[in-house]
Amino acid sequence: MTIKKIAKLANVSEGTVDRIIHNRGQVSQANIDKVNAIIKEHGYKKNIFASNLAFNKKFKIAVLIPSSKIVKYWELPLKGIVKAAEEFSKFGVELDYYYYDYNETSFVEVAYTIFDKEFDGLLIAPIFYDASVSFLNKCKEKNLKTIMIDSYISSVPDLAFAGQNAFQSGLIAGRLASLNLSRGNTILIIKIAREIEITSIYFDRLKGFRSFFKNNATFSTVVLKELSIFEANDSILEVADFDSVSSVYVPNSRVYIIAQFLKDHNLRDVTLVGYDLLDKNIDYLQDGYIDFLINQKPDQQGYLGIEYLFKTLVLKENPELIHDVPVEIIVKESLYV
Amino acid sequence: MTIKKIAKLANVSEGTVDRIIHNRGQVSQANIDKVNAIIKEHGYKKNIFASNLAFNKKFKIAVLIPSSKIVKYWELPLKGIVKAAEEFSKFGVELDYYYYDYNETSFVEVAYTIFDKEFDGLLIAPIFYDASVSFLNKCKEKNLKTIMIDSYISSVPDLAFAGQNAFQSGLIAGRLASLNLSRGNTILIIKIAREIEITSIYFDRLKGFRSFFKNNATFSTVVLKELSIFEANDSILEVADFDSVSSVYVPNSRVYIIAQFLKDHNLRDVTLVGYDLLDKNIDYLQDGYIDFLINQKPDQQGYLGIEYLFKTLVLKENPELIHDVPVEIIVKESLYV
DNA sequence: ATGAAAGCGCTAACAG
DNA sequence: CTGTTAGCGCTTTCAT
Repeated sequence: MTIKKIAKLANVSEGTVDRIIHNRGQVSQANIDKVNAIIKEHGYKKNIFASNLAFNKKFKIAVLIPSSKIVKYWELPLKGIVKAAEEFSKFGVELDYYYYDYNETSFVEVAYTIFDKEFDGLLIAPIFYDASVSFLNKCKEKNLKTIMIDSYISSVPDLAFAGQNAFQSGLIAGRLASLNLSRGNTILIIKIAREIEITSIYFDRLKGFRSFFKNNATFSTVVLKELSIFEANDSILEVADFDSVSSVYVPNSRVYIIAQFLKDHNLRDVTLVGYDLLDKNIDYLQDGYIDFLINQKPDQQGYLGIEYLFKTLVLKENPELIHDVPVEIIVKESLYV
Repeated sequence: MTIKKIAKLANVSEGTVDRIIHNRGQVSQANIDKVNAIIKEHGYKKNIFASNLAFNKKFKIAVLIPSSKIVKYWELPLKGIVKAAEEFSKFGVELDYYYYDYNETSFVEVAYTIFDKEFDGLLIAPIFYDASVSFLNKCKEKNLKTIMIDSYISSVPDLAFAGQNAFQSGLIAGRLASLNLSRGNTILIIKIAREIEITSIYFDRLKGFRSFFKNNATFSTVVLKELSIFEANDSILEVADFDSVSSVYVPNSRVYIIAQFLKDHNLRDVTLVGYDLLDKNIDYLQDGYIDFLINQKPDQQGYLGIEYLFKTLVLKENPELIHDVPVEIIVKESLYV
């Protein structure tokens, strides 16, 4: 079924059919009914090759993420974004990259320069809650198709998201941390703060972790001890006697700091659970000082984000809004190639 | 850069440029050189919208996999295949499904009916080695673009594959089985045979599993005991004293049979590692009788297979031949939604 | 060996 | 309100 055939069947022109299909108005109700009836009967699926050829337009997407110069992690989402960019470039998709430093001022500054250029889509990592909410609302007004990655902001309705369920990752981390309890009944949670962490990710991870132990009668004797530090130091030893510590959970990617600490103190038997496949973390995983890494699949998040925008802009589809990336458990053997 | 522009620059017709770009011959060397020089200087990327619109052709793909009526596992790859089919249907991709029973005769019978119809691509699960090799060679002669999923056959050159590295999954299973050694130093490998298993998958998994323990000095005292059965029975108890058994490894999806056995014998503390997210396995994972399931991501295998054929046939790309699906470790909490 | 031209199905602009 | 038409860039056929 093509527009031409429908036009012939309905005894109207192609233009009229086009107006009806795209709700451009300026058509009589009689014709609308006639054409819709025909479409209902024979079906119609727009030919995207013809459509895009005639449309003859580039689709411009802005990418707004933290600079990887400051936080190396952001190399990883970028990898997936670049891969998607290559893949979809043949469909007329073009990306412009905007990097902000790891602070709110820089975020705001960089974010609003995006409005100078005409973009069709936006992929954003909304690390800073308040600034992101007001910016995202402006994007919505401007009708910019948007997807968030990494951090999920639920207060702006109908926004797409690609990322990991932080609460679930905490639950799973709880399970992994529980596997060594024969060594002792204390589990240490060490939060290594960089500066103010605004996103709710860490909060949700901890909530999930605590929830695991709260909801498992088997682990009622487990003692969870929490600690916030800026870098590894002997305050860790003050909080807990490592003779009874079975596992340590670090709810972010700076777990390598604790790995080094365990190495320095010759604490090989302690199970260490953390996040993200940074080079340093991988090294300690190989060494055996880190036992489990939870992978957020940041590259996949980036890829899914661009793919979502591609489907929305180019294919004119209405893809699902939430793209959950699985909580991938990585052990040393997962690195085997 | 378009063909028209190149033609103008080279002072030849569009037809000539087209012949050169597609190596259709019938052009003078002089023109070939002239056009290639221009392309080299200005670059040229074919517009796939225009190309496919003009080409105006459906791409037919045959899907040849085991019937899920006999082995339920095959519902899972099918899910990914169907999803891909929906997604790529708007690009003119059409699938026909061919199911064979879980035996070589049926495979051969069904396989060769594919040659009656004209297909552009084939997605195949080559469970039966010998029959598959000769069939795949015939496909190659017919220049049918082909991808295997599930089982990898390396003896037919240049064939694409989407699936999991079985050796690595064995390695990882070894790691998981090693986590409970405080309970005892015996690990049981239980192979539950259906009938003759022709593929090398199980063999490679076991090789990986053994390799894990062989190459880790830490585990030199571990005793691996192997057992082949058709269904759960007390021969299992004869082989190993469960007081010293820490873990059981079942290198396929029939691990639910052992889970039931452990449940019947009240052996909750034994770590059980197996494969695939079958409903029954998921139930025992929830129950705690299965501790780890390795997910082959069969749906992703199916999806990747069709995506590969799409890229090859429709986009005329040359995608990578090997699509490794990650070895996903599933614990109870991975099921949280 | 080469050129010319008719589509592929849709979009958008223009004429009425 | 409705119809007509010129492309979009490429493929393919026909004529030379």
